[in-house]
Parts: sequence; structure tokens; C-alpha cells
Amino acid sequence: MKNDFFSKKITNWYLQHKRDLPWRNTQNPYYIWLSEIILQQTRVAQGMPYYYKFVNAFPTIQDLANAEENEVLRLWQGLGYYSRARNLHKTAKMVVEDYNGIFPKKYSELLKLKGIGTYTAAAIASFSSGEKVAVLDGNVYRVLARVFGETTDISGKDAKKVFTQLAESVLPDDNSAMHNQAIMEFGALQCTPALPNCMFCPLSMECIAYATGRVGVLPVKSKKIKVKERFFNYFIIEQNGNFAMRKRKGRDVWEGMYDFYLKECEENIQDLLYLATEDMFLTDLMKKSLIKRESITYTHILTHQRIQTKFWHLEVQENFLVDLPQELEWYSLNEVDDLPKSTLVNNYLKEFVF
DNA sequence: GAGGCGTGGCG
DNA sequence: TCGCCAAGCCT
Repeated sequence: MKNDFFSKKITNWYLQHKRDLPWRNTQNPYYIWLSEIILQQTRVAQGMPYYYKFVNAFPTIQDLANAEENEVLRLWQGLGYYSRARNLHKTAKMVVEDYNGIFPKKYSELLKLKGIGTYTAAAIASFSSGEKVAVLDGNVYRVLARVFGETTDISGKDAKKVFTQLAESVLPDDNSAMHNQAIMEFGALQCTPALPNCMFCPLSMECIAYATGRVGVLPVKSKKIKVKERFFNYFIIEQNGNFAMRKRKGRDVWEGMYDFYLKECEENIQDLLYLATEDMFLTDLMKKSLIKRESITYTHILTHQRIQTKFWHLEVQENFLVDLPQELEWYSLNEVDDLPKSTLVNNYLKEFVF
């Protein structure tokens, strides 16, 4: 295949088939950055409403930097991978303080920022200034693996080097912005993971996977995910319309999001008395409370975890004073609504409390 | 550098 | 129901 043939083909295809997406109508690195962080491991349809929410709430990077972290997380609520939102906020503050509020456009500078890795730096640099750097994301892995019959395992450690070299070899000297958009859009719409329609593909004549009947097995991906089982018992502690909640900390799911008093077990425990044994706080609480609701067991699915969860909604009687553990604090219903919460917690609140 | 991090959609 | 995926990054 001639050097620029590949790029010509996909950019021509792109001009005919591209979606009109809002972040493609700007060269402002701030807006491009917002869209790229939102779209990490996320479908366009899922990320789109969040892009509009963030642009409206924070028209400039100064607006984002001046916000509270909780406000940023609350806006991100429901999108998942919440470290993206925490890093988004950190980076906004850093750009305002260290870069005079001017969002960088250079690949090497972008890489220094929290939450921006090789893919995102290449995307922002090429889209905002045309810098000649090749993007390498899931789409690019797939397109290159199929067209060039590259069988290197994309979950292995050699993959990044091998595919980066391939991606750079097809990158034209000029037009890197459109080329990068094109190869990703081509992967998203034409060279899809499952059942691509190769009859309509402009590269079917050159595609090695197609010629050798290996479209279904490329790219090679050996690593399988292991799913861990977990069992949560959430205690919704309510008194006079106020709720006891805490901000999650540490290296676990939903860091920075708010939830309730939690007892995690090795198995699904249905017995409240058993849960309270050796827990002084719960034991005391049960003397002062009525069980307002005992929920069914919900199964919340994450990529690496299946969390079986039961909610115990306790209403503390008016005349009792409850000594909350360190991390818990009382919040009114309006405050609860404003706090950032996981989808698991938010779904329960939406169904039974709000 | 292998493992961890969310949610929703699809076959 | 289940597994895989969707514009990756951090530790």
C-alpha cells in the first residue's frame, strides 16, 4: 500500500460519513479537552448530554477552576470513572495557576497534566493546532490490526509500541487533525468491533483481515476480565428529614462520591441482628430506630465487580440523640440531592426518598 | 506494569 | 444471563 493511500481513503470516507459533533466545530483546546475526557471509555451518545452540561456550567476554564469539587462530581454523576472528574478539576486549577489560564496545545505540555495520557494529548494537540502526532485508541488498534493484519496481542505490553509505529507510518505530514478524526470515526462507524459490513468498506480491497477471513478475530485480545463478587449492606439513617452520609475515600469504587453507613460482608447477610453484632454504633442505633424499609437485594454491575446490595432504611425516633461515626454527617433532603452520588445510591434515593 | 476504575448497550 | 465493549489513565 502506498504511503498516503490509507490516509486518502479514510479522510475521503470521513468527509462523506462523519457525524456532526459539537466538539468538532471548535479549535479551542479547552472544549476539545472537555470532550476528550468525557469520551474516554464512553460512547458518544452517553457522553453528549454531559458535554453540553459542562460547557453550559463552565464556559471558561476559570469557571471550572473556581468550582467546588463536589459541584464538578455532581455534574459528572451517572457517567462513571469519577477519577476523570476529579482530575478534570485538578487540571483546570493547575492551568489557571501555572499556565495563566491558557490551555496548552503542545503534545509534550499536555502530557504533564492530570488525566491526560498519550491518546488525549495527541487528540488535543492535533485537533487544536494540527501538531503531527498520531492518536492511538481502541478504534485505531482495531482498524490497523485488521487492515494490516497485525496479530500482536493488544492486551500485551508490546502492543503500544507496535501499533504506535503503525499509526505513525500512515499519518500524513499535514492534515493530522482530520486524519486522526477520520481513523477514529472509521473505526466507530465502519470498522466496528462486531459484524462490520465489509461490503461497503472503502478499504476492503486492501484489508488483510478481510482477504484472509480474519475480520472476526482481529484485533487479538487475550486478557479476559475477572469479576469480583461483593456484598454491601447500606444503612440509610434518617432523623427529622435529615440523612447521615459520608464522602467515600481511599482506593475503592466511587471515590469522592457520597453514600451511607456501609457494612460490607463476605456473603449475602439478610439478618439485621447479625449485622449489628460487634458493631457498637449499629447496636446503639437499633435501640433508637424503627425500620422504615428493608429493600430487596439489588445487583449492581461494574466492569470488574458484581455488588449485591441491600438497603436498610432506619428512622431514628425524634427524642434520641445519635452519636455519628467520624466520617458521617447530617444532610437535609435538599443537600442530599446536591451531593454527588453513585448510580447505585442515586437509584435508591430516586425510587424511595425523593 | 498489572490491576483497578462506571455505566449502559448490544448480540 | 452473560460477556464484551466505548475517544484511557493512574498507581
